[in-house]
Amino acid sequence: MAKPRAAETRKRTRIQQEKEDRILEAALEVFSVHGFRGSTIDQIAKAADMSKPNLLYYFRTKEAIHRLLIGRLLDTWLDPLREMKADGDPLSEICSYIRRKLEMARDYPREGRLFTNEILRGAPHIQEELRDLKSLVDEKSRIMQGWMKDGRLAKCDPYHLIFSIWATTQHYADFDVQVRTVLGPEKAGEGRFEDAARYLEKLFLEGLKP
Amino acid sequence: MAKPRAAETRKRTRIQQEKEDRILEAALEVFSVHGFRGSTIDQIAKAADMSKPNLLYYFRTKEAIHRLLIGRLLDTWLDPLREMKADGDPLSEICSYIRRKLEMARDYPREGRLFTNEILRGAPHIQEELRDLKSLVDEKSRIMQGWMKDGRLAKCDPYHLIFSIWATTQHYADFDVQVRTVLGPEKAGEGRFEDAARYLEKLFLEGLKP
DNA sequence: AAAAAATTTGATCAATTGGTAAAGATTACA
DNA sequence: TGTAATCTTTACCAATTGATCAAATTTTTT
Repeated sequence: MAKPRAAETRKRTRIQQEKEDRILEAALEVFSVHGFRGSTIDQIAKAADMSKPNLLYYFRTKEAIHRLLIGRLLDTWLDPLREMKADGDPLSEICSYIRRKLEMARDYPREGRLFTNEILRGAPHIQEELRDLKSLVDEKSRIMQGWMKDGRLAKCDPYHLIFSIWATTQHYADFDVQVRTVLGPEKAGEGRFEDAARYLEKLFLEGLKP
Repeated sequence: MAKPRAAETRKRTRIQQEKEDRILEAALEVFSVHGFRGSTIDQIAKAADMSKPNLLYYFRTKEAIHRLLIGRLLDTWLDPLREMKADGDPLSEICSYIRRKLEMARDYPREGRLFTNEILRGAPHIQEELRDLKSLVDEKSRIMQGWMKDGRLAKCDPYHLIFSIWATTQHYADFDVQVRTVLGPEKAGEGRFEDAARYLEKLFLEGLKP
C-alpha cells in the first residue's frame, strides 16, 4: 500500500498499539483541561512526545481522537449506577453507589472533567448517549420509588436524589483546584477523599433514612 | 485625538455605555459555553451584532473582556456565603444559603458556567481570588464548628459540608442539558428548581440536624 | 539480505484567528 | 452650523492551526 493510514490496516501492529495508547493518554490529559476547541493537535502531539504528522498518521482528525475518548468514557461511566440493585438494602445500595462514584472521581478525574467539558458545551456529541442515560435513570428511579413505598427509604424525588449524588461526587474531580485551595495544605492530601466519603455517607444516610 | 480607544476616554459616552454592555452580554453568552480558548472574537462580535474591529475599539483584547467578566462575577459570587451569620438558627441559615445558591444557578446559569470553565482549566486567572475564598470558608467553617459544639448542628466536616452545597446547587447550572434530558419534557419545566429546592432542603435538614 | 510494508519527518497549504492601520461616517457641542 | 471628537468600516497582517504529501527511514516478512 502506498500510504497506509494506521487505522485502516487489518491487524494492529505492536507500534500501532503503543502509539495509539500514548496518543489517547496525551489527548485525555489535554482535552480534559482545555476542552475540544481549546486543545490543539500540537499540544497533544507534544504531550505524546511525537510529531504532529506522526500523530495524524494514527488518527485522521482531532475529532476522531475526541470521539474515541468520549465513547470509551461513556461506556464505563454509568457502571456504578447500573450496579444499584433493587434487592439490596436501600441505604447500603445508595452508600455503595456514592462510594463508587467518589472512587471514580479520585481515580479518573480527567475522564470526569472530559465529561463535564462536554456537558458544559451543551453535549453536542453525546445526545444519543444522554437519552440512554435517561432510560437508565428512569429505571433506577422506579426502584427507589419502590423502596419509598415500602417505607425503606425517605420519600423524596428520586431524580434529584441521583443528581445530588452525581454532583457531590463529581465535584471532587471538576473542582479539584478549588477543593485543594480551600482545604489548604494540611487537609488537602489524599485523605480528602476519605473525609469526603465519611461526610457524604453521613449526610445521605441521615438525610434519606425513612 | 487621532484614534481614541474607548476605554481610555475620560467619561463614557452614551454609545460607549451601550456598546460595552452589549459586548459583555455577548461575551458571557459565548465564553460560558466555549470557554476562553474555545471562543473567538468573531463569535462574540457576531453575537453582539457588530464588526470585529468595532468590538476591538471597545476592548483591546479578548482577554480584557474575559478578565472583566471574571472579575465582575467573583465579586458577587460569594455574597450568599457571606450572608451566613453566626447568630441565626443553624439549620435555617444553611437552608437559606442553599436556596440563594439555587436561585443563582437558576437566574445566572451563564455566570456559573463561566466560573466552572475557569476552575476546570485549573483557575489560571483567579489564583488570588481563590485564596480570598479560602479565608471566607475558613471563617464560616469556624462558625459551623461552633454550632456543632453547641449541639445545634450535626457533627461533620464543615468544609465538605460547604462543598456539598456548592456542588448540588451549581449542578443545575453546569449540567443543565443533562438535567433537562434526564427529567424529560414533562418534569423539566421551570418547576425543576422548586423540586430541587424541596429535595435539597429535606436532604440537608434531615442529614444535618443534631 | 532483499523486498515489502509500515512508520516518521520536513515542507507546505489553506483557513482561521487575534489584532492593526487608516480612511470614512456619525455624533456632540460651541 | 461648523468642527472636533467619537465611532465604524474596509482592507489587511502575522501567527496559529488542522491537515496533506512525498520522500526518507525503520520494521517486518520472506
